[in-house]
Amino acid sequence: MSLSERIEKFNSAYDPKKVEHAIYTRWEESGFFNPDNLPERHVEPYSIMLPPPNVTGTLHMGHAAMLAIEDVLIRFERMRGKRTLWLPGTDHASIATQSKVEEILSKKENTTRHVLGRDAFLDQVTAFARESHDTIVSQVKKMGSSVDWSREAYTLDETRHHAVHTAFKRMYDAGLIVQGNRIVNWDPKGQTVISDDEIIYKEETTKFYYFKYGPFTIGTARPETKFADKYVVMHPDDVRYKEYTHGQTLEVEWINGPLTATIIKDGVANPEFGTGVMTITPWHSTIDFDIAERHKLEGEQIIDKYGKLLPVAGEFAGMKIKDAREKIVEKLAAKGLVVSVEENYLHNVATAERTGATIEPQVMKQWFVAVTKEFTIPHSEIPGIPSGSRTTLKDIMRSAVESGATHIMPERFEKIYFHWINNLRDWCISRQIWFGHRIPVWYRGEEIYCDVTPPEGEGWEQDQDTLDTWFSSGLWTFSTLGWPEQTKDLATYHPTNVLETGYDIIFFWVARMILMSGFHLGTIPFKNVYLHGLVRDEKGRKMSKSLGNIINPLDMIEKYGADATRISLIIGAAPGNDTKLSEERIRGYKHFANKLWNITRFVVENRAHTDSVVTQEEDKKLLEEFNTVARETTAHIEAFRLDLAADTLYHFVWHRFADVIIEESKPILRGDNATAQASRQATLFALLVDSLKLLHPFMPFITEEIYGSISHPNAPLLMIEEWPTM
RNA sequence: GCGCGCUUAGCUCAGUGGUAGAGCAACUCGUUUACACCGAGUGGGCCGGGGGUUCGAAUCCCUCAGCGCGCACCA
Repeated sequence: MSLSERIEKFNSAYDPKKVEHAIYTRWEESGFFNPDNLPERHVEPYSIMLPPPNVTGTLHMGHAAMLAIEDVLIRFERMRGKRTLWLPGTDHASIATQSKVEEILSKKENTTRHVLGRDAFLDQVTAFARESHDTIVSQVKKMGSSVDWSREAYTLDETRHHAVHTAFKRMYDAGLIVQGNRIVNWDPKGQTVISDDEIIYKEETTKFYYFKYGPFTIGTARPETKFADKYVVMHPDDVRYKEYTHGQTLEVEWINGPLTATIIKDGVANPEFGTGVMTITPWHSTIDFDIAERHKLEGEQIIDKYGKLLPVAGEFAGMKIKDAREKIVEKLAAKGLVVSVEENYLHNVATAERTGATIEPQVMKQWFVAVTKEFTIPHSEIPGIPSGSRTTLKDIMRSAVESGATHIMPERFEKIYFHWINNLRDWCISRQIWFGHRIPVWYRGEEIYCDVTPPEGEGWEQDQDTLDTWFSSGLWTFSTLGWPEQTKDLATYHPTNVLETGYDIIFFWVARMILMSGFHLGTIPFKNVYLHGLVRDEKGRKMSKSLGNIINPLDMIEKYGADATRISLIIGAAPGNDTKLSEERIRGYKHFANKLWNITRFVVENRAHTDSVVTQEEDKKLLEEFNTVARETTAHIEAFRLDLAADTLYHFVWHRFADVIIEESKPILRGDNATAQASRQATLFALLVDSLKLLHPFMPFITEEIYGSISHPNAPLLMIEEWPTM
């Protein structure tokens, strides 16, 4: 490009729309997103697995932040000479995607999955997922993400399917995946079981009833579960009830007539609460179930899968529990069994994260990952877990972080992580959902067969359930690299360097990956966990459709460019802190992009001699000052303080380079000292070029575009230029 | 109930023992050639309250208050 052409090019304001698409195409065509194609200087492997977005629709600002942060890390390390792999993919997100399609079917075609049948329904979901996938891919590209598309993965594709079945089989053989009749969280709306982590507790004010139960007064918020309560529980040391002995029976008059009650003494009964006496409903309460297990008591199902009362409820059978409650109380009142009613009882109600329905605990036969069961780990590189030792999945999860092998940032989340592990119960992994990995277990009469492939012979029927979507996500760091095959990629890129994701899925995902990688590979899945905060609106509220405060990343890219959108999500976003984003902020960073553009115009216009060198002391000082900025920036990125790194650069480029250095250069450039003039020209050019390099990870499009216009014709892409290190 | 954070300029936030900072906003001034998507400047803070340690505290300790989050949950 000639001088006049260059000046012409920079004569109008920067327009991201004119350049971004072409730049991304050049990057893709260069092949450098794929580490196999990087030049020889790129030796040491560095890998990040993209947290796969759900194929449920489109990307939001949270995704944009994730893509921006990870791309900064990857581009930084690539320029520093690492052999960088950033592997993209998508997640089938079983429940989320299935309910989305069910919603569409219900609204648009007024039909349900049951009408369609399993196969036809799955065809619809698959079509929806494919479309959603294509949208996501185009959005990821618009953000400028330098992911290796040649290695793209999907949690439900063939390779991952094989990985999931293999993982299940190996854990089943080790006795860590077990089937059992246990109390689980039943979502009556979603018609599936969910795990403890998929529950959200919501505060609710309700009535609390005291009923006469034989000689006792018992309290409950849920009269509709009480029909078959035949055990009365009290604390062994409660002096008020010392005349009653454990195992003693007595006749009591109850809702539907007399029944024989048995006294149970158990420490969980809190003498301070109510009267200190309770009856238990083992089938529909976790606590009660535990008591029943301890004392080997019987339980009976009272409520069915649809939230309706069963025949045990007598005249109330078939009623919805909500409708039945008051009527049951009326009947008890008529029998003189109501002692009192407390009107404003505040308690927490378990609801399903996805459907919002109130969880109904039920005893059901489901599959579980046993987290506290001991097994012998054949091979382990995790500090604190020797190869061949007896250990548990819980211990693996704890040791990986406790030992520092995996470091969670910000560190306060390590405490939250340990707290969660300490309270962790077995992970329920079966779902009564159609979309997902079908459980690789087959039944024939009393026989059970578990393997990667179906059994030979007649009469086998596969388990109807699918796996919790986090089961396949848990394998992500290594299923993406071709596991269970011992691939070259697996040997090269695992454990990964950084797992970057939102703090809201630390338990769902981060912990499960540590579990899976620990068991199947005997390694940690990643060395660093970088948790970013939630992107909120300018008032700090969550972005949601109902509030109408959603800022769509694509709109912002359209209006202000991808670079401005990216850097607005990075500056001011310290690890783990929520970010407040406003359109005004993004506009501000578009101004910054334009500033950079205009700096270039000035430097190019004033660069008569491209071969001049820096000779003046004053200029050398300026370059030294820049070195300090480069060192600071590098240190900040290494410490995962991308916000401070970007802020440092913003400040230097605008308020030092543009406002001071360029202003002070004007007299020199217009003066008659040719030596000083040439030296200053070279200095400004060097400052510009190196600023572009430092800014590239944050604002890849504009920096690449400028670099391509001002560097010599044979210069490589800026994306693989060397990071300025001093 | 157990645990974890946060509270610094109007707003968003840096700052972890040594004279209070940035961006945005506000106000004033300025358009002879990098840029009005601009520049020069100005104002603005008992660093949540109280106590302690220290020569010295926004920073360390204790305590209180408000806000937020995680886990558990009482029948």
